[in-house]
Amino acid sequence: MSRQADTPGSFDIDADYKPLRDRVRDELRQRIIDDVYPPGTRLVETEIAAQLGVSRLPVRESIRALESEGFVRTIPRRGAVVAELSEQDVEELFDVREALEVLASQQAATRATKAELRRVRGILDRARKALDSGDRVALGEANEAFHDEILKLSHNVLLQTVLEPLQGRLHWLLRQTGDPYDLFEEHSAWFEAIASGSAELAAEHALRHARLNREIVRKLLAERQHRAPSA
Amino acid sequence: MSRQADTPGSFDIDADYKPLRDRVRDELRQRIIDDVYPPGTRLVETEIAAQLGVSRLPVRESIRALESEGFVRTIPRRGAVVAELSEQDVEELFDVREALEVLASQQAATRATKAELRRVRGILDRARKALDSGDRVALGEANEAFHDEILKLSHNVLLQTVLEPLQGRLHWLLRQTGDPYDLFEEHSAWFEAIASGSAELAAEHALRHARLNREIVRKLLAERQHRAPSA
DNA sequence: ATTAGGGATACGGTATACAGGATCCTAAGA
DNA sequence: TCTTAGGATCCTGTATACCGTATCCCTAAT
Repeated sequence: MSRQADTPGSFDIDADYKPLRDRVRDELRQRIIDDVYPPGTRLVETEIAAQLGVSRLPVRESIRALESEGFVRTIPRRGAVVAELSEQDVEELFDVREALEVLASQQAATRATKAELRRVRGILDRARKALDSGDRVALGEANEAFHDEILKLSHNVLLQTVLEPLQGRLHWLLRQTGDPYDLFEEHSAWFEAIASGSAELAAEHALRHARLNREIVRKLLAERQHRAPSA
Repeated sequence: MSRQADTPGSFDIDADYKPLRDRVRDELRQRIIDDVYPPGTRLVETEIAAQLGVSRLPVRESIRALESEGFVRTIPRRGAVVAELSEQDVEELFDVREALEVLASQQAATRATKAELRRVRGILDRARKALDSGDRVALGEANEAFHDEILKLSHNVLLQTVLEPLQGRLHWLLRQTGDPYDLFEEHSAWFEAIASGSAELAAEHALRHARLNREIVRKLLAERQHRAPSA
C-alpha cells in the first residue's frame, strides 16, 4: 500500500519514491556501520559508482550527506575517508546526545500516545526475548530501535533530524567497541518513567542512562586502546 | 606507512581554498537570510547556475547542503523552495536551541580562556556602542556574533557544528520578525555568569536568556500573524 | 466554469571531458 | 643507502550535453 492518509484532492504521488542519492547514502552508511568500510577507508567516487552501477553524481551527493552526518571527513581535492572517532569526538558525541536525549525524554513523557507506548513496549519485549535466547545481534537491534522510538515519542521533528545521525554514530561506535551489553533493566525503568507522564522523572532517567552508557563506552575504549597500543 | 601529520617540510597547501560548492552555498544562505529569497521562493538550479556563472553541479550540491541545514525544503522531482517556518518549527528550534545552548554555556564556563573572554567582552562593547548610537544593524550583528562566540568558548566542535545552523535559522527568523531589540543587559549578565567559571550559574543564565528570547519571538510572530491574517 | 489535453519546464540521473592538485613511483644524485 | 627531483597517474572539481519523466501551466472544448 503506497499512499497514506492523504488530503482530499491529492492524487497518487508515488509516495515511496526515493531519489537514488538517498538510497546510495543509506547503502554507504550501512556499510560504514557494518564495518565494511572501516575508519580510515578512502571512499573513491568512481569506484563506488562503478560498484553500485550508478554514475558519480549520486555518489558525490551521498558522500556530502554522510559528511554532514559525521560519518566521513572530506579534505578538499583529496576526497573522503571514513571518519575515525577520536576520544574527544566520542566525548562530544555523548555531551550532545545527553542534552538532547534528556529533552526528547521530557517531551516524550508529555506527548506520547497510548498506542505509541504500546509499540515501544513491544520493542522492549523483543529485547527481552533476544536477551533470553542470547541473540546478541537481535539484542543490539532492539536496543537501537528502542532509542529511535523514544525519539519519535518526542513528536519533535527537528530533534529527530538532529539526534538521529548522532545516534547512528553512537551505534556505530558501540559495534566497533564490543557487543551489546545488557541494557534491558535500564531501558525498562527509563521507559516506565516516560510512560508515567512525568517529564521530570523521564529527564532524570534519560540522564542517568546516558551517563551510564558513556561510562561503559569509555571503559570499552580504554580496553581497546590497551589491546591495540598507539596505531 | 603513509605520511600524516608530516611536519617539517609541510608546504603550504593552499589553505584558504574553498570549493565552489561552498562558496555558492554561502552565497545562497546569505541571500535567504537577507530575504533576497523570501520563504516560498523556488530555487531553480539552472537559473541560479546561470546567474552565478557556474554549472548546475555546485548549485545542486549547495541546495542539498542548505536542505540539511534546514533553510530549504526539497520535494522530490519538484525542486527546492526556501523554507517557511511554521509555528511548530519555531518552537522546535527553540526547544533544541535551549538544550544545546545550556550545554554550550556550561562548557564555556569551565573551558574558556582569559583571551577568549576578552574577545567576547569586546563584542559586548561593540553592542553597547551600537546601542548607544542607535545602529540597529550593527546591534543585530553584534548580538549574533555574541552567540557565536559563546558557542566557540565551549570548545566543543560537535556542538558548534550542530548548533550553528540552528542559530543561523534563528537569526534569519529574527530578521524576518522585526528588528534587534535590546539584549545588551541580558547578554552582559549571561557573559558574567560564564566568566565567573560556574557551570551552574552559566547554565541558569543560558536557560533564562533562551526562554526570554523565545517569548519575544512568540510575541513578534503573533503580531505578524495579526497584521497578515491567514495567507 | 470546469475539465481534459498538451506542451513547456525543470528535476533526477547518465555520460563524457578535462584541468590541476595530490600521490606514487622511479631513477638520478649525494 | 638514503634522499630527492621529476614525471606518470589517480582522482576530485567542475563543465557540458543530453534524456526520461514528473509537474505545472495554459488553452481549448464541453
